Amino acid sequence: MEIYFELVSDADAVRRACEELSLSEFLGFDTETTELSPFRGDLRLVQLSDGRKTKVFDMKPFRERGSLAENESLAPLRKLLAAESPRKIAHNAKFDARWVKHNLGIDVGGIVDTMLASQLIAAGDTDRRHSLADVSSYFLGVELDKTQQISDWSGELSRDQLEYAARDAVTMIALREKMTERLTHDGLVDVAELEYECVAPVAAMEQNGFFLDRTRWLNQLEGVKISQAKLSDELQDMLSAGVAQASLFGRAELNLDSHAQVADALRNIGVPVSVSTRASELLPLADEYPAVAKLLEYRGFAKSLSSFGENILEFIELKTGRIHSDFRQIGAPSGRFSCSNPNIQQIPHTEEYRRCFRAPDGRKLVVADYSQIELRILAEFSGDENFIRAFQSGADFHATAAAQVFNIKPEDVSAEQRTFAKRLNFGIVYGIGASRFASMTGLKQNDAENLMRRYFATYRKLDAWLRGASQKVLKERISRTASGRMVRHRFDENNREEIGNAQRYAKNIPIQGTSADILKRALRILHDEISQTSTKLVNIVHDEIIVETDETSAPEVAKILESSMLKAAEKYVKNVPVKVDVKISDEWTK
DNA sequence: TAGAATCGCCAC
DNA sequence: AAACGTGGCGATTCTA
Repeated sequence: MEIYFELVSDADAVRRACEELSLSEFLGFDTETTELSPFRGDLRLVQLSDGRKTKVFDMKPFRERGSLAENESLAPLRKLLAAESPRKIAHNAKFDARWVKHNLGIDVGGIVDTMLASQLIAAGDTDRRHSLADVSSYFLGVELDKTQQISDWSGELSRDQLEYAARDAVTMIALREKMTERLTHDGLVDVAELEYECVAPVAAMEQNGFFLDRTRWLNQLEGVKISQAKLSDELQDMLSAGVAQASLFGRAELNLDSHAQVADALRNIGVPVSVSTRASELLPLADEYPAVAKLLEYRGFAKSLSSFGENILEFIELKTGRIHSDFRQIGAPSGRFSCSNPNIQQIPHTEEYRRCFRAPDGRKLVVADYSQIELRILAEFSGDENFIRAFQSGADFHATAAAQVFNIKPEDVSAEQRTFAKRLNFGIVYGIGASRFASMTGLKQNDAENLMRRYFATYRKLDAWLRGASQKVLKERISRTASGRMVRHRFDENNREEIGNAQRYAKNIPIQGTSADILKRALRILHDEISQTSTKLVNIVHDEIIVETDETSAPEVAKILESSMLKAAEKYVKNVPVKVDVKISDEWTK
């Protein structure tokens, strides 16, 4: 297929091209770059197409005259890209938005993202692929040749390369039309808009990065290494009695990281270990067997060294001195983000680690998180008056719940009763069963069952909602969040295990997913407040937002962050008070 | 021997 | 071990 396009490479052509395109409602949008990271290479091409007219803007001649962000000749392009209208349709728009932000200094406005749309339509089906080639094939029946994608975009460009670049932008127009039909049919228009609006904040966050203090991290690691070496030594001694080939030359070394070897050694010294050596299994044995306690202690340090060791320092970008993780906007079917390279959503909560992520000199972090947001969502969905009342009191939620469940005064709640209530409060969101609840609390199965009955008798509507969710899924085979996000459940109706799984997902997905909806809305509201300032979004962790700002504006930013998060929740949580805890800090600590 | 599978554990 | 949900990731062990 012949592709018609205009190559735009001087000031006059930029002005004319942007004028021609500016009245369209939608523009296909794509970029070609010499590397994958904006910190490594150059933005070479920017392609825009209204489906008939396609313009390929070559950045190279402009770059020769300095910064693209300040180049007057590119002002019309910057304006067109930044505007909310025309809307810019891109596949994985975060990628293009990052490059444009880094090179042209602007946030792309009015994003439509066909990759996110594809993920929403797939509704959690992990068999579906979401590359542009896959999506084009699935929705348009058009097979795209992507061989030019990894070609050299730095030098003289071939006709083939330019046509490839133009073609992807053209494709977006038909793709959006087709996918919008499907989004409409599936009731996904609102959630799609929510996702599209979230792209610019996420692109900005990745570009901003999070400052990690290398020296602090290394100092912290030194301590861990010493502890680990000591524990390793002691544990080897304790287990050596259980190693068959312990020799005359002292104890035999066993691999403490090998579950099989450790389980063997433990059995040989008389510890009744089952197949698994996981912590939850070993914990009850720790009191009786010192070697088990030692092993658990060792594991803690070993985990720290492997998962949170020096390797994370390799992710510090030399150009910025900061960590720029990859955030996947629809990382889970529930709509939650996932994070990788490195995953800074799983940094241990302890102060030693968290304090290494800090504000650079003269700056502050503002750390805000939703308090018990998932339980509040459950309260909203179920409309349970008692559960809602526990939030309205504003007091310690778990203690209040314990008072309700045990029918006693709040001041009479024992620590143990509070723990029971807390465990149940968290567990029910995941569809916990009595046996699991029993094992985690040490209660007998019978007592656990009775306590759960008592809990659900206290919160009858909550019980009804959960039962409703697990009934409904059998017929509908989907779950939805408050934004309309959909997750399809696949199960064989003759398979009890699969049915059980689906029923637990059905309880959890609407709650976890609505929490994700709220966070995404908050990101957009916040972005609109701060994008023109020096305040930077630096990390998010499911119900928490971390922002970096100038010391002098921190109190004001704290207010903006809190109000953005509250406003975001208002749309979906109307009958239950929502609480956001905000803290201004030098470090990522709460 | 490289990649897959498994186990285990960090976050929310 | 799991009838407690969502991820990413590292070390060991299995497998083609």
